Amino acid sequence: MARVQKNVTKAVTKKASSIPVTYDPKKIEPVLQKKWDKEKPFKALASGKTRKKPFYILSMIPYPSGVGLHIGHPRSYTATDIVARKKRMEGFNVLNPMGYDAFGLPAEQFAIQNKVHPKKAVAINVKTFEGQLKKLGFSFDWDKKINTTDHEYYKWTQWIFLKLYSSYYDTTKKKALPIEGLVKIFEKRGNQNVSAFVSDTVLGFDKNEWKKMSPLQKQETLMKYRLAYEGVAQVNWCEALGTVLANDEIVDSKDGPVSERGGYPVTKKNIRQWFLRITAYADRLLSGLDTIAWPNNVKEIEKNWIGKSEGAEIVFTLHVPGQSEGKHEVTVFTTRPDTLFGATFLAVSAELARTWLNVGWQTTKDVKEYIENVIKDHEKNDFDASKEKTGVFTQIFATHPGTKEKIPVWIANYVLPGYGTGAIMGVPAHDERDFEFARKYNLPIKNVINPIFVRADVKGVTNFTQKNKIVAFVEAPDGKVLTINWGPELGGRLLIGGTVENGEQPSQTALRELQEETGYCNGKVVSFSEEIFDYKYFATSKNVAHQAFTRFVHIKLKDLENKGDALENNEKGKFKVEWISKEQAKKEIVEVLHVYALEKFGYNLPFSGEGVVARSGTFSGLTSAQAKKEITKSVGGKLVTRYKMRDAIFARQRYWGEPIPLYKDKEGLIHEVKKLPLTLPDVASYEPTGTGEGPLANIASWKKAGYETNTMPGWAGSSWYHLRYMDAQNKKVFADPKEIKYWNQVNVYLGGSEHATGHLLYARFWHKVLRDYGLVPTEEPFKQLVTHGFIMASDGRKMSKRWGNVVNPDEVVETYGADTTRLYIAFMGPYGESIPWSEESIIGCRRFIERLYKKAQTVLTENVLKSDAMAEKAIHKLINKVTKDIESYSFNTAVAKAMETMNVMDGCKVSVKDFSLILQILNPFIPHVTEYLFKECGNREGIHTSLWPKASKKLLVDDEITIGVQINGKLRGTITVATNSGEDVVKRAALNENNVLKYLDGKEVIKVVYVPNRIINIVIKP
RNA sequence: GCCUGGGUGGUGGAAUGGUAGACACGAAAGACUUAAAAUCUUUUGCCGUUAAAAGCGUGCGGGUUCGAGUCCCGCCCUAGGCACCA
Repeated sequence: MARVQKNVTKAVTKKASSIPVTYDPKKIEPVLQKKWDKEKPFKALASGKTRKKPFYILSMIPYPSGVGLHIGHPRSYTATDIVARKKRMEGFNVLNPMGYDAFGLPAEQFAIQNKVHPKKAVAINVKTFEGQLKKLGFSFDWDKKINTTDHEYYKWTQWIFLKLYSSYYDTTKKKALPIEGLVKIFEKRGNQNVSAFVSDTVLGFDKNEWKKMSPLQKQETLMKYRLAYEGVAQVNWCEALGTVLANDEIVDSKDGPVSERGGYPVTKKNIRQWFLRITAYADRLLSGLDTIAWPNNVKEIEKNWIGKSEGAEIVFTLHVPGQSEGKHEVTVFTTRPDTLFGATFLAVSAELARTWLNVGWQTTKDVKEYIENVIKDHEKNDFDASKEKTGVFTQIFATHPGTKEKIPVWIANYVLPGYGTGAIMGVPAHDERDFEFARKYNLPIKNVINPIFVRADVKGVTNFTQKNKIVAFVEAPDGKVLTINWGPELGGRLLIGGTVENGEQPSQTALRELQEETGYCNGKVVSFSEEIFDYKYFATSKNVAHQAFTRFVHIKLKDLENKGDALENNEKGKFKVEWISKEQAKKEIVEVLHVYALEKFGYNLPFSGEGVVARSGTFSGLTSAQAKKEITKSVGGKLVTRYKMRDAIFARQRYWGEPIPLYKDKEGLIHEVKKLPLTLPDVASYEPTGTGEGPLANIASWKKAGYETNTMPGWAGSSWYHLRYMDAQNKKVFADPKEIKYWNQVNVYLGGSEHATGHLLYARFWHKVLRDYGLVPTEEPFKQLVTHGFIMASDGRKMSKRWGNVVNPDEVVETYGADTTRLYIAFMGPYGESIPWSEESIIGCRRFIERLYKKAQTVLTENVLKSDAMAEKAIHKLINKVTKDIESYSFNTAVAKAMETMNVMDGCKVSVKDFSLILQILNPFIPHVTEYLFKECGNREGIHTSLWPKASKKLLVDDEITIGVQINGKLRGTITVATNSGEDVVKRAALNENNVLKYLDGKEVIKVVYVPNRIINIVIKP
């Protein structure tokens, strides 16, 4: 640290200019920061006050924690600031806001630990945070500052919540509509065929039944439709924290799930909850991804999270012992209705089985115990996929809707309660899990899908030579597999294969080929495939396309004797007969047909791909795609789309959050709070009650008024803040429609990809609801998303108080200055990658600024009218490079180019005017020193309102260029030629290059490849 | 197991299929200095060599190409996400 302070230049002999001899950021930076604070040059103009185009750039809102900023925070703020400053200079009206999201657990915990009111704690933390941010000279529009815990802000969070509460989702119009409309429909015709989204089943009712309902019953019914609704659900309960946690607040540990914060154990518990019906928007959330410029991995994460799968629901009638057949039924969900005829059993979740106990199913104590045990596991969040599959037979049989055969119904631990219908059809031949289960309990395995083998090399071929073929899987007594190694050119390693000759049975062919090719004659056919597989491929050796009708044969050799003199002569030398282990065979055999034989006979693996349907009555011969539709239709099933995503729990049993603006009257009827905000009252204790109710339940007046005692979860306030920034001071609406229309959408959003399934998804959801009401003009809130990597500690670990390796930006600024800190953050590596902080490397950035400063002194003293040509070119190349690199968030290469330019300029004369261009170009990275020097250079205009320089195209081109000369692709020399020289000129020069001449001596030049301004490659005979 | 990224000097990292290692840190040598720091100059992938030349080199093995860090096939390692989702 002390190193830089000593690092002071004494040795400037003459007084160069009016600027101090030594670069001292402490003399420059605070002065400008104060000036910016006062003059507000970075204020975004309201829509009516400018004709400039809007540009809205946003960093994810920070959570002001008690420990303040660490060096990782400024990474994305530096990036936003670089872009914002450039865009401003390019003539855009830039919105670059900052605010604080301060509700939630950490602030509450901090308050409890430090015995201060969370409000005070937040105020203190915000102050610390803001001081730190301002020291780095970010060009935020501080007038737009928001704080999600401010009641002027959360008033609108509550307002949006009520919007959700008073809406349902119309599945035909595909949008949210007021719930009153639905009530009118119910009054007119009940809920039959109503196109309103529900998350679970609702009993049908007609208009009379609706009228007869009590107000409470009506309320309950409407709850099934509202976008914000109250329900009872199994949630993640953390006893130690006395609260419910969202899935993304839970992490896995070796002892099962624990809370992300504190690492306390998490179990399941049924509790009354508020939910948001985000599942209604699953499809729009999914399809919207195609319209936005987000990183692929984030889109992928959201796609997986939403988890769309298309399949069918098929009803099986049940025969429960002691009850009439067909009295009960069960619906299964499958994505593979084409495999229906391969279903040899049904399996249901323990949770579903338990409900059957209430409707007349009699079973043994053991089975009941089994059910309870599995459910207990599930409650512990134990869904481990590697766990052994278990199950019990229920004594119930189901009628297969296709074959009308009776198949057994099992309870199995691998059937999950929360997905699909909680019941599946077991198709062991085509599903690995069902297969494992069937083998364990000796359930039949029926193969109904045959793969289609078409090799890519016959794409488009229509004429095929047709043949009957076999592929034989031959096992030795010791389990080794017989293979023929044809060598790399003739197809590599294969099993035994051959052509069926006239009048031959396939098994005869197999035995004959075995003997012909290897001489073994003690083989015994164990089994063979009934179906004939159609295999199209291109036989390279014979240069024809084959269509092979193939059957698979499984042969076991009794012994390895009787190796006759046969026949290896036949194609002697072309191949080697080799016995290898199954494992090796699996590795080395690549031919699809042979791989299938190996998997089927050697490994007994189920085939889970699609193909041609077999043994399925009239559907045999259809492709999977066709059969899915046909089979579903024929058994009265319906095609459905399912999503993995669940409705979002929207309540915390906590104090420090937005109150939910609803109350219940004495009858239990829920009413909206008309006058918002419903402010958070003070409490004596923030400790959770531990019963599941929040601390607000301890306030008598709150309870008495019937207010909801849960508060909103941490992500509520951050789900719409991007809109509030557009018009942060507005007291009448959440933002003036004029402003929303003008700013339209966040152009670029910077933040971490870890928010993909949390904040980003919720914000998109809220935005879509507001869109349905015409309150925002766009379907998506964030047009482009740019994710950052983390700054790791220098030990390679994550920065954390725990490891004591946190770097505080204040200290870095103190030692090196804000400009150096920013420059190094930009320079250290690609923005998207995680990179360790290096206290060693930052000095290079400080040196660069010092050289720039010194150059300024020289430039001002010499005051030349025209720069050297070399310098001029370098400057325009810099303009070009930096302009492009900022657009693509490649800040590190932009800085590298600036350093390179500096190296060129050291030996050049530079005019004040050209030097000013450099200052403008570097202003986004190092705003303080460039603004200071820009003024010293005599520029009247302030640097941020100056126009972003344009590179002169003429100056980007060099007169001469060095190109490489290759001989047979290897570099043997370089030549310097005029830019854009013709091939003749370059060729002549290349052939005369000293070192090249040595290689050409007496050799014939076959051809010359010339890529203008790049390379010339001379191909000679070796 | 599945889906995304990523493997390049001592380190962080550059490289539209066209001279691999830009830029920076570090290291070494020299200049200045009584000395040190700072600054400036030079060198710095490995192996050679007085200096060259040649050879080797972008995780591993193949392939396509006049030419591959970059494209294709198959592995290995690593970071992140998902995972009994029928």
